[in-house]
Amino acid sequence: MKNHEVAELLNKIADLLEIRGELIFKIRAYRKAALVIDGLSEDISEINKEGKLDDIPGVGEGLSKKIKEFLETGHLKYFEKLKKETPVDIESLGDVEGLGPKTILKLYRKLGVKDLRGLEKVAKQGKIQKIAGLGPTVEQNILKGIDFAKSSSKRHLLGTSLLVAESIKEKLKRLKEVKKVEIAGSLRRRKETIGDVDILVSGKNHGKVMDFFTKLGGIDRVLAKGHTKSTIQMQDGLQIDLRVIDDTKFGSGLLYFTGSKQHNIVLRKIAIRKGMKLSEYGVFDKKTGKVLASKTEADCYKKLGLVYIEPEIREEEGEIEAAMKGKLPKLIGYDDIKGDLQMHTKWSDGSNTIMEMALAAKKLGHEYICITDHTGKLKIANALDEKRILKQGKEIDKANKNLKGFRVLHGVEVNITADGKLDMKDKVLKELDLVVAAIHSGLKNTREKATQRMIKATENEHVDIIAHPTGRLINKRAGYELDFDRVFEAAKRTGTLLEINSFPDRLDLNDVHARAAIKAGCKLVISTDAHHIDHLGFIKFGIATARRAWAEKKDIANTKSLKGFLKSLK
DNA sequence: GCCGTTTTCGGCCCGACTGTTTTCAGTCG
Repeated sequence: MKNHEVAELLNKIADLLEIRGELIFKIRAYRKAALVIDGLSEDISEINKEGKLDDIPGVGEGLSKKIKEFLETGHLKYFEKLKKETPVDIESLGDVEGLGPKTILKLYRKLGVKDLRGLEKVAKQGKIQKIAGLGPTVEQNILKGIDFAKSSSKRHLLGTSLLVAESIKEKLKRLKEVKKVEIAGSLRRRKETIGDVDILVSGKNHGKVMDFFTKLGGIDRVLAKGHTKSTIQMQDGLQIDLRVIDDTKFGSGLLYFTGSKQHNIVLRKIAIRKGMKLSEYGVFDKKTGKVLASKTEADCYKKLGLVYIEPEIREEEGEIEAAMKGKLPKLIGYDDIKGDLQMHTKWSDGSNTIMEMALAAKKLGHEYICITDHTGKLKIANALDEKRILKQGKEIDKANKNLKGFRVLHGVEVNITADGKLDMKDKVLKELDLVVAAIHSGLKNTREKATQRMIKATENEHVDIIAHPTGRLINKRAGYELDFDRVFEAAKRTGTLLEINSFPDRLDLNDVHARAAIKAGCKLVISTDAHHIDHLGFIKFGIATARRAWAEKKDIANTKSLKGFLKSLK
């Protein structure tokens, strides 16, 4: 699937156009198309073959020509030309938070900054603060931004790498030489970012499997190719390891390669204590060397005196102790969510209609959804004012009349202002089924200020849910700091639900914070923040995060049926 | 560069916040 690659190409073009001072609407057209394409479930190469590129919303004559050229030749002359004319590594520089095209251009013209290294050099030399319009604070922020960009650049998002891994898994499954295939490693544990992908295979004729693997589409280069292990690097930099193991040892192999390392170390210690030995080849009797278990993971755990532990919580964070005592949580299942509670439609910055979202959600097995378009001051997102909210309500009523066994709730995503108030009148909020509140401005607030804004928002009687509570964007932005103890206390006291946002670059709350919130007695919801029908499937990443947070069904409000859910609101 | 039940050209185009300034430019959503 080249969707992500195409989306990245369009975004890069947008970056280059921006630095050249092109018309903002043209730039936005590129970005909008990129967003839609990234979220498509259908393979864009297939769409191209059918000649239907301009059926994609946001893709017209110009873009479909460019995408076609890129898909069929592997490159795009227009992009090459832009790059040549703009000798700045805008990709890496743009990753620095707070650094936009104007500043990048200024730094290039005045100081010759072309890339991150150059930027760091002039920042450390104190040259940036001497440029008119910039100052010492900007320089400091740039240095901080560089540190962050550096530390987070090498890990890949769960959402994107899981799609790639699953598609490879499906292809391997179809080989007659392959008996079992599983994704292992941190990806199987559903960590929010992963270093590389591990795939485990059992079967015969290893050579043939490896041949197939090292000739997959989208490979940049083959780093290693052997009888039991091969490594490839994909064009987007993602590294994938394939290991072939004996079918009788698949369980112990999977256990070993799933990790985490810490989890495995503790398991091995337990084995030793019990006169056994654990390796990727099985659980053995230390004295006789006899294999005691190896076929399945559950067998191995059982021999060690433990019940099966779900991969998402194998982090040596108390799960082994809990397994010994039989006190493991019954994690929320991937089919347990009954309704998605944050999504956008054409009314604000989404790509689909209310009805389209409803039907897509119904198809996914949901029983209800809540439409939460932007309100108030976020005009760029075509935010709704009072009048349009009322008008939208009528369209939702109409949709509900036509939907059987499914309910569309009417909500909004309001902004929490600098003083913790909301940018929509209480009398409007009162009439809605659900109010989702979020911070979209003042991301550099101090910990105290951000905490106070958050607490005040939970205290508003109309606010049901706080969305993406920390505002972080994985690999891009750290988010504002919060005093979580106080925020969780306020959420619990006021009965405000906290969101786990399922968008692959958000996953906010993250696993650690979500677990702390549950411990503090808060109730959570899992929502997608979908801006397109294809984004509704992101819910699995939010559920994965909840599972990593040891969440049970009862901790997540939208596992309830509609009636129960509405009753649980304040 | 996209889009269209008023349209095939002209609209899309906000506002908070920050850090720089002393009235504003750049960034972000």
